[in-house]
Amino acid sequence: MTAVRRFNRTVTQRIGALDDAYLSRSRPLGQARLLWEIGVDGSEVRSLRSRLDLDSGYLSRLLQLLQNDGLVRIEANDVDARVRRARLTTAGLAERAELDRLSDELACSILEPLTEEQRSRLAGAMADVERLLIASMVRVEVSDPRDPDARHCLRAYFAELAKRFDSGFDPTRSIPAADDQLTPPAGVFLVATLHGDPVGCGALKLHTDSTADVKRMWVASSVRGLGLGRRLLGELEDQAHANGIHTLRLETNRGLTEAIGLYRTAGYREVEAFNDEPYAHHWFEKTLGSNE
Amino acid sequence: MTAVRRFNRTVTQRIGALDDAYLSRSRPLGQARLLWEIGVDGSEVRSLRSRLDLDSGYLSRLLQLLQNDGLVRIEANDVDARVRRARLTTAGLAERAELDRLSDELACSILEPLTEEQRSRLAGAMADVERLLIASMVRVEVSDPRDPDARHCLRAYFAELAKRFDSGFDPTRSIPAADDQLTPPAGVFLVATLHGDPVGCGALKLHTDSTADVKRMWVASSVRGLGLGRRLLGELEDQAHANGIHTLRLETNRGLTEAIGLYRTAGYREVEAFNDEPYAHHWFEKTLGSNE
DNA sequence: TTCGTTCTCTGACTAAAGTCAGAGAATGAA
DNA sequence: TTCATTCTCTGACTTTAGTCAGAGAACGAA
Repeated sequence: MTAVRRFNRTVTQRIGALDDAYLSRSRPLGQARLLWEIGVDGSEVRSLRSRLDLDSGYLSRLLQLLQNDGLVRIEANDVDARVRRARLTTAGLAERAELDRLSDELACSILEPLTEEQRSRLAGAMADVERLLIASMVRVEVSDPRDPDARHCLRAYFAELAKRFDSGFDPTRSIPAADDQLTPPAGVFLVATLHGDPVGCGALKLHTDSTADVKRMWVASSVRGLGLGRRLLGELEDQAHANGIHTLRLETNRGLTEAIGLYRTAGYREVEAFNDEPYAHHWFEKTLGSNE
Repeated sequence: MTAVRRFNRTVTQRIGALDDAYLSRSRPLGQARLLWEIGVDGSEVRSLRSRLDLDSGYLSRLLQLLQNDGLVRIEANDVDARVRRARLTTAGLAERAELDRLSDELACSILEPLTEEQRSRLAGAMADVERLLIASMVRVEVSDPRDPDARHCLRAYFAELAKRFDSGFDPTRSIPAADDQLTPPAGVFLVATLHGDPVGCGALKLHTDSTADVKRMWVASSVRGLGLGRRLLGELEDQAHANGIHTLRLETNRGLTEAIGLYRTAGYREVEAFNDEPYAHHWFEKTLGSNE
């Protein structure tokens, strides 16, 4: 905790201040950030609004300023004429490249006084901090399996299974878990999001005998290695416990090696097949402690 | 380099934004920062001005705002009536404690989604990043040994010797290195500063036979372990090389174990005593390569 | 076709941050 | 004692950031 606070102070001083100083040399910070965020391929205005969390009127005016300086072009969307897309002009791209250059210069000014060994240590520690901060930015929330984010996860989950099972995957042959069965009070569906984008899910199918099945565990490849699977599983266990469940069960395919490892280290023990899921090779069970 | 840039983006997003949001809940960021910076023991106004890099008029007004809210008291300095000192009132201290609390809350909100193991990894990586960023904030510059910062270093250096030598230290018995001998063209004096405060020094006494003595190597205890000694030594070698020096010599006391280790790993080899410095137990020499 | 919704833009603001010139008192060196 | 310098403060600004209400076009579902 103290480490976090000390870190915050040092880093905002060193990076924050300098970053701002560098980036805002030629134009106000808000405009510079916007210019950067539009990116090489352009962005839809509404996406800029949500990413930078700006008031729509304010954003509109900022874009006008950039337009007046000849850095940005606003074009209408072909499909939906309400949606606008901001694109950088040649001059805008040049200015963005300049921002990149300044940002590089800042990075250099930080690395320059350090020895080779210190630089590589710093790079490693920065990567660690970054990964863990990203992990802590992931939000896990109960959701309806019919919500768009949940749907996205389920599609990705099935696509993943089809790719990783030796035999491919046909949902109709598998034991079903319909939306209703994953919606309270019959079940629970969790969705993990990062910056508002869905990056993982997990579900419970509750039974009347104080047992429940863990289903639909999926983590997007972009956030693997951040411990999100373990976190989802833990939150499912909390949900199960809150619903009076004593025993969790799940089955899995031999192709999903990380998942199998996760279940084992999370206290699940392998048991005899308790159902006839055709795609399963391993069946696991965990008794929830009363202290959880 | 890429690691640094990616890190900057993630961290300013996560920490910077949240930090600001938390701190500025009750009052504008500028005031909150000032309140925090004044500190428990108060600060002189001019030091606040330089630390926060504020316009004097602006700072004056900010202080007035805090004064009107009864959080700050401005008192004159006894010695110099031009200088003012800002002190927190009881209410001010309470508000500062509240800022601390919010800062803690922020730290918690970052740690909360992580497992115990991830938390300790994050703490370790943050400490590393912080140490290395601090190391990179240290500035090393050629200075006159008569400058106040240099004088401060020299006093600290002699005090350190007196404490660490078995026999104590009496400068008059030691081989002298007068200010003139450490000032161009006769010599070089380097001072290292962090946030404007002197934290280390090192000097060269140049001879006419292409040799030079390394003298006055000192690093403040607050910044030990950041590689500053090595950096100072390296910069002295660069200075020596630029002055046409081929061989560097130095002597040191057996009590200064880290220094001895530094010299050895920096390529200095122990040689026979080349002078009769009464406090020395080890004599070292290094031939500067032409590629440096 | 209607009607609620989405998306962007305009007008009319406010608050915060920051700049610049200069005044006035205190100080220290000549 | 004079005079340049240091330190703080005041007045008069500008710029940046951000908010809020509402208008108007486009869209999608009924």
